[in-house]
Amino acid sequence: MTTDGAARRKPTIRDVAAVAGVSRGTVSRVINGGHWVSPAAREAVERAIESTGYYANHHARSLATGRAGSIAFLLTEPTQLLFDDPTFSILLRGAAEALSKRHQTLVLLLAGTDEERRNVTHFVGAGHVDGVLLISSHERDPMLESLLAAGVPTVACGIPLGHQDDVVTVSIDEVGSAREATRHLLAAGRRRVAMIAGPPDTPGGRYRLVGYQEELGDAYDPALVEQGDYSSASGAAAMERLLERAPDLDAVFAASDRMAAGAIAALTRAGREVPGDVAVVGFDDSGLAANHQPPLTTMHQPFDQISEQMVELLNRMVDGGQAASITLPAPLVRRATA
Amino acid sequence: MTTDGAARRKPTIRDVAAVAGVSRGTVSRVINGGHWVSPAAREAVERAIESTGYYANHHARSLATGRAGSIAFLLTEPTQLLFDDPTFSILLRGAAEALSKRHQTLVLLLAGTDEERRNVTHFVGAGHVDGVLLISSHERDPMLESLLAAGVPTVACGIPLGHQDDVVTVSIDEVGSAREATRHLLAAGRRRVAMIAGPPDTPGGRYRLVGYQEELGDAYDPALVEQGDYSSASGAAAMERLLERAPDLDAVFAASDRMAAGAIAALTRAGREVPGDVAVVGFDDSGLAANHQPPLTTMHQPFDQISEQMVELLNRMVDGGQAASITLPAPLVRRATA
DNA sequence: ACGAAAACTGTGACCGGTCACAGTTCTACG
DNA sequence: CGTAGAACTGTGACCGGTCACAGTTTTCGT
Repeated sequence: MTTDGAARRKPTIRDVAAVAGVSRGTVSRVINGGHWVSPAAREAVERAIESTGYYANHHARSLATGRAGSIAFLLTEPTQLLFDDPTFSILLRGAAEALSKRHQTLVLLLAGTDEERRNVTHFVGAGHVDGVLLISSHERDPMLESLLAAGVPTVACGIPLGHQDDVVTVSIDEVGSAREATRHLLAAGRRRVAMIAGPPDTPGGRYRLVGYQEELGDAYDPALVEQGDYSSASGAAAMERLLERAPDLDAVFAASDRMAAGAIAALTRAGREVPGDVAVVGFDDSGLAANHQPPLTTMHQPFDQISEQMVELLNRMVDGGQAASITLPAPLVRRATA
Repeated sequence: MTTDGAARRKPTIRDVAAVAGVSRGTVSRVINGGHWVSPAAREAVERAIESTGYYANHHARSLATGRAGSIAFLLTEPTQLLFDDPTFSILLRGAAEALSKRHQTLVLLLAGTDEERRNVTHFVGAGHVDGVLLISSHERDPMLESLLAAGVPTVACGIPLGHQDDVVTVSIDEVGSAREATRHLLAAGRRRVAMIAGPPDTPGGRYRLVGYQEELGDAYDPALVEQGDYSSASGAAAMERLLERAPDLDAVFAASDRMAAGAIAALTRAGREVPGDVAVVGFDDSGLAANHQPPLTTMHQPFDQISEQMVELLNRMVDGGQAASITLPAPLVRRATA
């Protein structure tokens, strides 16, 4: 298409201007929305862009505008988690798609080690990205603090404990959905509803437990609560402890699908039928739930919406607008286990 | 640290030069390796960088050098796969870490839809990244063809069928490791070794089957081969067909861990013990295998090495050097299923 | 002691855009 | 019909680096 012998360098805005017979200013205007350009000029420029195969140089543009045109997807957990938990991949994919629609690019940043954290701080602080989508869950994340200090537009996913009011967040209604899960089990006639909670230094670990307690009210029994770390193995272990302590339980609400899967395995091993003897509700609905045998009843995290909203909010902040945190509902998905 | 009242703009190389009492040329030299700079000047510059909090502007540098300093991680599969298959996440993480060590950034590009493919072609063709790590598996990938046509340095993961000789590749020894898996089963005394192969338009689907056949030699029996799409469900379905057709089988080699897991579920349902009645060997060792109940015997793909080598090769190509494809061994990992 | 090469340093042009501003043409109204 | 203002266009400066080159100093062999 552009090979007529010599190894030609890429066409610049000057080349386009020359071909179109206008000035580079006019070409620039056409590229950027085309306001205050005569129809004739616009058309000439568009044809010239087509014929030269012109494509604007990001770097030059960024240098002139001070805008990077890219967004960082920043993972502050030990990177192990990126693949242990499908949640991250889903979020990543959603963010990449949302950004792609806006013709922005997604830069993946890992901040698992101290060394990486330093690099990231530098990189982001130097303005190489316009903003940060922060995927972090643990309390008082040092990365978040330095981002905040540097004044980089940041949107977090899930309420970062210890920074509830400092940072714009897209999260689900943790308490509400935990109440709904619990309510569902009670409504189905279950009387001894146990919970396998997540780590208390994560929002899901804390607030899902709160919702569970709130919904149970006077019926709340601390003996029916165990804690895991979201992993399948920890769910199985928690379930075993629960069975030992409260063999009369007839339902379990787990703060993650993986823990729910582990719990079901433990229940099966203990000879309990699911959902006949014990009903199980998980949390996340991250692919695992639907494919599980039996299919897991769970609370659906609307990951597509979450990533879409994060990108939307972040862009608003980058453009200098105000943005308020968003809370999304996580509806119950009834499948086979409750 | 840099707040003494006014909202100061970021320090530039000129500021550093002024503080250090040298010219910007000297500062530039110090930043880029520091050759031909007097010790005194170097030290002054380093102190000035420290005191001003200077950090080079990527965009300006890229504009001047024509180098982007970033690499694309390009996924040409329907993005569904990104999270269905942990393989991708592992590769992604490895690549991000390897690049981070070299102070390069990883841009995630998705090319699942035609629209996205167009964007990506433009983006990459415009030189916004120095090279591409291509994660693709299906035959005659259109994305690969356009990358090749555009002359963008590209390293593929796994031999792209139809382009064996056109593109630099980092892959495992598919045939060799499939032979090893088969040999292991035979050595354990199994006589009727079945295979659940992958899609024939993927390298893993084709060559692992070849290795299996080669190792069996005259004992090869087409009735013992079924095909899946790497997913757990397809593995289970394939296993059921195999059991129906060849109830005397005593071992299965699956071309992915997920298919192996599905196969084990099907075997268990059919009342066969694993590995007592039927031994199972998977492929990938992508986290799932070790955590599976029972732990899966499988062929270990050295993902860390793969991503590291891909980055290494790509950098060599970007620097104008020659690079040859690399084949890595995938050793057997003995666990509980064979 | 002298000249040439080596080591170091500074300068201006350039990468490819954007933007403010000044200049030009066109419209419309008194 | 003159002119204010809107619509459009071109120009030069600038973003923050790098690089080639010219200029200066130092080193060193003879």
